[in-house]
Amino acid sequence: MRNGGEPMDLPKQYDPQATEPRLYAQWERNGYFHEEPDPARPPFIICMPPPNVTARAHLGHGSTYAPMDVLTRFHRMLGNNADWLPGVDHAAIATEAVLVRELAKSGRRREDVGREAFIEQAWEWSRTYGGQIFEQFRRLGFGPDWERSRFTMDDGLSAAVRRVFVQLYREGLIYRGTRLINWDPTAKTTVSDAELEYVERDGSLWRVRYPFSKDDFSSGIEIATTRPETMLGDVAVAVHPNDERYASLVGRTVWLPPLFDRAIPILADEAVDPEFGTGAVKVTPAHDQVDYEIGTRHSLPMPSVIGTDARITGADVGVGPYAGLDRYDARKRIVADLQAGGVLVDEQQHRHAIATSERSGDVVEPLLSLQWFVKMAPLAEPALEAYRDGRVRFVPERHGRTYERWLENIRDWNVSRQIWWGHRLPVWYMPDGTEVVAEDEEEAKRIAMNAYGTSDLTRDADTLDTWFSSGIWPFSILGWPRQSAELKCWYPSQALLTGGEIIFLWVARMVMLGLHFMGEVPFRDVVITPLVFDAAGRKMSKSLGNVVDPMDLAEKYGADAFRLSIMRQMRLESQEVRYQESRCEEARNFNNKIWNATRYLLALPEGLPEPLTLPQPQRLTPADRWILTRLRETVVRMGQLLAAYDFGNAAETIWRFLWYGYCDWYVEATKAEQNRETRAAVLSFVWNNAMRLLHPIAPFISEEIWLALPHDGPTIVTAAWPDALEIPAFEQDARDFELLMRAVERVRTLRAESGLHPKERVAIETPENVPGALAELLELLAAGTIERRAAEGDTLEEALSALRVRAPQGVLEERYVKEAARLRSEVERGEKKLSNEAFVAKAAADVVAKEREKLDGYRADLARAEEALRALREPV
RNA sequence: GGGCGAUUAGCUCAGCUGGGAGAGCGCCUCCCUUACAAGGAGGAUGUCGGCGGUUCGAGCCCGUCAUCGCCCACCA
Repeated sequence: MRNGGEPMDLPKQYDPQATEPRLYAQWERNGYFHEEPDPARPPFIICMPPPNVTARAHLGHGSTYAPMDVLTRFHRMLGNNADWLPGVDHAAIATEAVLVRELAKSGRRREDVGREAFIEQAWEWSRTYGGQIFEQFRRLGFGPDWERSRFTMDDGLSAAVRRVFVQLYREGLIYRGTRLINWDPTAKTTVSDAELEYVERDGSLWRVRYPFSKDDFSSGIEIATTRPETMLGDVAVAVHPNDERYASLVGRTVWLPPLFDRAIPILADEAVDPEFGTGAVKVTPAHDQVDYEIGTRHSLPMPSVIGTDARITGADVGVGPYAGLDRYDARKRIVADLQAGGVLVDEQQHRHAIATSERSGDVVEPLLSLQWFVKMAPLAEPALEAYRDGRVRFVPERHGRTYERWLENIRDWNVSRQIWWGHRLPVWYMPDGTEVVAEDEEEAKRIAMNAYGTSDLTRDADTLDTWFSSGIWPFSILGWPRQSAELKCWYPSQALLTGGEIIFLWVARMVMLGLHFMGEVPFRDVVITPLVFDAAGRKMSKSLGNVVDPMDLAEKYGADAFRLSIMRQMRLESQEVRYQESRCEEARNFNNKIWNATRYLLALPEGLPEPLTLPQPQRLTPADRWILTRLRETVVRMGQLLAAYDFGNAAETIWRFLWYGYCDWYVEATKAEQNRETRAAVLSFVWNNAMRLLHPIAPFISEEIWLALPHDGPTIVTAAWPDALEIPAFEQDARDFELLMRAVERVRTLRAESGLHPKERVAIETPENVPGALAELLELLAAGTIERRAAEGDTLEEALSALRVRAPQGVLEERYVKEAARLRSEVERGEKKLSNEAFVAKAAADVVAKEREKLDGYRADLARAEEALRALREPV
């Protein structure tokens, strides 16, 4: 037994700044986050979505990464083989952009320093600045298995990338070809379809007449376009085959403005929408997806007129005076020339969606290019099946349909990039251009020598899309292709948590590649976490000035407060969290509240017993029975909610239990004489359990308190999750205690309405059949003096509702009048309902019975209230 | 253009398979009661977005419109 009653050595206010870094350092030093594969225990594995090396912590990490930490901690406490595997993504385009910008400051381009030096700089930069986000994660209390941290450019992961590429190539699932791709003129590389972002912009829709005659521009076919500069590459005009307006024109030729020295055919194609514009469309196969398809169907030439520098190029076809002009300058110039030529019919304002590059924000230029592609259809089919038969499950479920629709309409994936930082394609070329694909140069040479008798090879300069390496993350980080123990025990993982915006970019690709290379889905549950907005529902952005930095919040309120605040705002079905800083303040107050409840406990004069020991059940008081019953409920509920990824309700549940249950009622009740004997044990037992329930969400304060109380083991991090079966429950006693709580509230209301000073006691006339223990609690909690009177009613509920409070007559009278009026309206409501024949006849029998019971109850209460009122008015 | 969410107290949100509208913050009153004023006790607050429908009964189901948001899309 500890010595109690000493002056409290804990400060009155909880200080997260002093506590959190200290505890985190201990946890990490003691390796509590580290785990080894153990086939004897159920695995619980989460692969951390690797943040970009360039990234800094933002509020979104609160809604996505904090839940991963919560789950990992929860499953570790459950005794599972739980591990959260962290890593960083090399973020090819983003990192390269940073470095190119750096070079530009001294007026240099990457070519000036050379590929090797540039890549060395990228490594240097990644080592220096990369992983800063992990320091921030530590400050937020996130506890992944740091010892297993990986980087997508690591040797091991790079080898896995090469293996995957080579195998897919040999299976015919990777090919090289000239296709229409998305060119990002700023980043100077291709980007995949999934990396496009469509932005609504105001633009113009020009109507232009393509004349039938080279000499007379007055008659022709009118087309509509938003991109006049691509006219230079037009090879046809298309109309819908059923469009009667143009039926007679199909097969004729028109002259191509603004050049007028080139004739192009009018043809019919289903892709044309007769409703839009003029119903006739210019066809530029080299610079538009639909046109490319039309061009392919009709075997049209596909001259490129815009180059990778976003300038007009005459490499394939004459472009007259426009050669070398920037695409937007060319547009202006061409529009002017069309007008001068008298073929510009009109210009209308037109709002439309423009494809931009997610990374650079630049308007993407569709152009023809020789690139590497992954053939997606054969990979998509198994991924669809895995979803449809439930091997992959989305939470919330509706996101699964997004995934499904994308896979159904999937297109081949352009994976080659023209940047330097990233995984270089394991592809070599012979002098004649023949490609050799191999895992390394030696193998490539061997293949070339055997097949062609030469080893004169040049390596492909391109690198792979960053998402190519991310796509194999769930098995590459476990050591694949090596058959490691980790791979055996920890693949597939149990849950993937991520934002909805990368379902295509990442989730679907992991499923496809996981199924293909491992024969099994990479994870069972895909939990899509909400986006975080400001309280007004606006996106957080620097320009709006509404960005909230989680580091500032941790500094101001503590990491626990930040975690609690964001968890409580997460709703299972919701796609957004409107973050309010006031919630963080509330959470800090909450932490302070439970901190002080701990101080109360530690200051009990009787001291605290051994950990987790409870008195014999028959000695437990009504308050003890109530709080234990509530604790058990809370344990069960927390387990269910966390297993269902319902973080909002989990946080809310433990919060309510601790504050509105334990602090507001139980702690107050322990100040009654009847609880002196058992309170130290029960308080300590409940608090120990409750801290373990709180720990996944608020790891620091729960540890600090747990350590301050009687406990087993060195840390709460590895302590066991509470077992509901070890907590005694007393349902009936708990219900009785709650009746008492309601009675206490009624008395308090009367007191308040009487204008009594809190220290002034009020007389409470209590029927004899209210048990003494409850009467004593009533006296304490309602600040009154019990005066016994004759028993009344058969049940505790009736006895308690027959309480009388002696207060100024005016107040009482007003109260009873009000109360009687309320009860009368309830009785009327019930009578009306029950006299409705339709209701009695058609409603379910139990509903009707319940209604009758309620009516009887209200009638009895009303009679009592009226009786009380009469007694009040007729002086004795 | 299509799909999906949301719309409940001033604010942020709960409301399980239809059966008497809830929480926190904010607001008002009282209280520095020996764990806590970052606290305690009490109180006020709603045509549950609009309109129709189904039902004995609708915040909940159906239809429709409106507003906001997310995702997708080859109307040039």
